[in-house]
Amino acid sequence: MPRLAAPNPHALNVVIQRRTLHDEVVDRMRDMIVEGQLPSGSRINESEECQRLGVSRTPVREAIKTLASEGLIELVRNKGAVVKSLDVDQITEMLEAVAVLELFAARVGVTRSSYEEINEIVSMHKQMRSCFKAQDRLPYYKLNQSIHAAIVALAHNRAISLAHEALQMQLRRIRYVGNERPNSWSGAMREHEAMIKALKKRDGDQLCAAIEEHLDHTRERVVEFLQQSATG
Amino acid sequence: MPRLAAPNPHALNVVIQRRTLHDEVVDRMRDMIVEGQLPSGSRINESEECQRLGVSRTPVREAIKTLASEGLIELVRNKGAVVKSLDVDQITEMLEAVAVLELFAARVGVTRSSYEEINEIVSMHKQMRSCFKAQDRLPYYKLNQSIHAAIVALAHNRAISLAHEALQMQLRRIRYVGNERPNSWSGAMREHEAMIKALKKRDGDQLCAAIEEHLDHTRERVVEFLQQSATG
DNA sequence: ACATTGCATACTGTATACAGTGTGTCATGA
DNA sequence: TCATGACACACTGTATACAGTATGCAATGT
Repeated sequence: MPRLAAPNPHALNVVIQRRTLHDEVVDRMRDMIVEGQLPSGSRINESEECQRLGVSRTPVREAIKTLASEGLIELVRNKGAVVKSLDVDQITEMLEAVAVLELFAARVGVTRSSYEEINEIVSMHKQMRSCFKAQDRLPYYKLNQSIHAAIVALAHNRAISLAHEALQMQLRRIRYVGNERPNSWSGAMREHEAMIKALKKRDGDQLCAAIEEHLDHTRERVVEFLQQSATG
Repeated sequence: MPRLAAPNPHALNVVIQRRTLHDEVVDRMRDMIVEGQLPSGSRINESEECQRLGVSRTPVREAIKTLASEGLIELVRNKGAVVKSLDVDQITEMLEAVAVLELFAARVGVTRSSYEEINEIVSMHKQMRSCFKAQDRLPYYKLNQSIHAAIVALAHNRAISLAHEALQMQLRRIRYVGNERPNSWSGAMREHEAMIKALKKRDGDQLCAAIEEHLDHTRERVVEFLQQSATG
């Protein structure tokens, strides 16, 4: 969440941050998978990870179990963990699931949410627009994710937010690399403008239409990118 | 899945079943949580579980990490694992999420599914009806779960099925104990009849209406049960 | 009597040791 | 040439040992 201040290690009267190695390793390995440093289909060698992270096998193994439960890796008996690879069908299905959740959240969110919540989204949108103008991919991408999460959060339903988050986590792997060419990027930006316009008005129908259009186009962009990288 | 034959240990030409202790322990502990043997809010003592299951701490700890990722337990640093407790709000939210998924699946499922798939559901329904007549709670309950899962499966979307399954897993804890009194039970049975009738006709509108009514009533029954057990 | 400190204890967090399994390689024989 | 079997190696699966932390209780001082 962008509004959270970065933790200042020198701040006074702040409890000392202590995390378990397990949490640390989970985060690090998740990032490595999402960023493609551990590519799809590759086997994870436990001792190698131990060396890389400078810890023993125990926290690494526990982290592997967590990531398996999150659906990022697969466990094969006596062979270890393999980074799960996603085919176009699975990704299409995930995007459909994301759409189901976002559309429902948008539908009920316009009546359940406060002015402040919507305002927060509008503000993120403005930031994102600046990033687009500056062609600043990474912060644009992160704001984009936050906006979608925030729209889902309007429904005030943690179960739905959680499911949405889990799906986005998986999809991040696909979308992380700059997979949007300039013209499709500006298309996405325009679609977001329409969403925000409807959101400000709390117009559920219009918002759903805008989101549906945006997610349809997103799917097309992603599938096109995948087929392109598969053939080329 | 009821249609899967029970594994016959003496069957020929069947691969020898071998599971890791991890998987075994996950299943056992999950069952213990679902069945209330490990009640909400209780702390899990690792060595105790080791003794109970006759294994070392390693597989138990790894299982705990998995169950935490599934949302059944919470991890507290240097204190261990606590069985997560669910309040009425959270349960209501989960039921809403279940409804979102089932309704979408029903809507698209009537056009995406084969005759065999629907027939399979009808057959499960008939079995369930017999269980109802015999007042056989446990098999009724299991068939009920399978039917809802099968309806979701009609959408041919694994991401949606997975999310639905995760939610049902959590909710099983609440519904496991016989929380339905006779009159509400027969109500649920009637609602199922309406669902099946619409499903046979592949009538999406009617199916959604029937599911919505059923889930609304389910929510009422569950909430009523929870408040009753909280006050009494 | 009450607060504070030190200590014992029980449990979790982490590392390491040991056992079991899969896999590739090389030799042997048909 | 190819199939088969023995063996070594690497890696996972499991157990156990060690370190660190929280917590309750008793001793001490005011």
